[in-house]
Amino acid sequence: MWWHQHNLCFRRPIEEDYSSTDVEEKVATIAETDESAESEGVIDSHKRREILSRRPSYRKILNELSSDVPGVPKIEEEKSEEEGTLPNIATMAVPTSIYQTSTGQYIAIAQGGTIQISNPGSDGVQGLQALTMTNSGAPPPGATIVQYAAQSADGTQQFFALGSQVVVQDEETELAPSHMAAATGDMPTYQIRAPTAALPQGVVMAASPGSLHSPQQLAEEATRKRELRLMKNREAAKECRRRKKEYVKCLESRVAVLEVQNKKLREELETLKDVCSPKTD
DNA sequence: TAGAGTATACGTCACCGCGA
DNA sequence: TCGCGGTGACGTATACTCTA
Repeated sequence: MWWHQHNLCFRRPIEEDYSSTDVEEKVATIAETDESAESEGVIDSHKRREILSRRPSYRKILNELSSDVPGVPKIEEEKSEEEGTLPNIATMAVPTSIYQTSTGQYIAIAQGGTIQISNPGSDGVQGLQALTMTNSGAPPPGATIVQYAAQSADGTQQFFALGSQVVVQDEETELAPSHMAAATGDMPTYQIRAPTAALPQGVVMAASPGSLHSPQQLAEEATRKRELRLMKNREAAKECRRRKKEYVKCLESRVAVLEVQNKKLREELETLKDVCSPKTD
């Protein structure tokens, strides 16, 4: 209920958005600031945009608040513990390589050997699945995920993805992502192969931008960049919402503190009035 | 109990500010 | 100047509650 009301608030005109959510308005009133002054009069869209752009992040606002008001916690630069435990891609060790299979799946390989696979589509990393590692033999046909063989016959690491594709640790770098080959000299490189084929049929995205030639490769690179941007923005939006909730919670707590202060000051004022005023009989 | 209404969360786009 | 992160706005999905 509460959050929905705020959602609605945020969809009001921008000059209201920034000064007149319930909590913010209350704080502004109690603290007797002039933050709501901008709501008066008609503000054109350009000015609205200017106002919008001037608004600092929740982290900045809250940290400023916390410096003003003891007891208001700061928003940590790092992710909170609960977020840190979430199995999303943002928690992976870096450097991380991301591959896309011919079936559209994304395979992320972290330096520590952590492997995560996400399904294609709008879900993005929501489809991330942890890799189950075993030392058993051949991959089952059409297996969802995945088996991991510590060493295959030729001494390379293999693990098997959807559609019976195989990701193979490779000594050669020609199919490795460019950033991996360039930046991590001692990191293993990988190929995505059909398990029985000699040629790496499954490889659809292993070339560096500099080596792209065909329009198809350029399109694939553009698609990959877009997916990466969307994935990052997805995570950023989650983090932003988390900070927003924290920010609003802190405003609420500040309201409570200021209300108590206000009450005490009023009581003190009444007491002083009683003391100072001459008694009339 | 089906449908409407509500609450909450998410993904995406557009835009802006900031730092390299 | 460019790339990236932060965030408002918007649309959508899902779960829950209420009511006829």
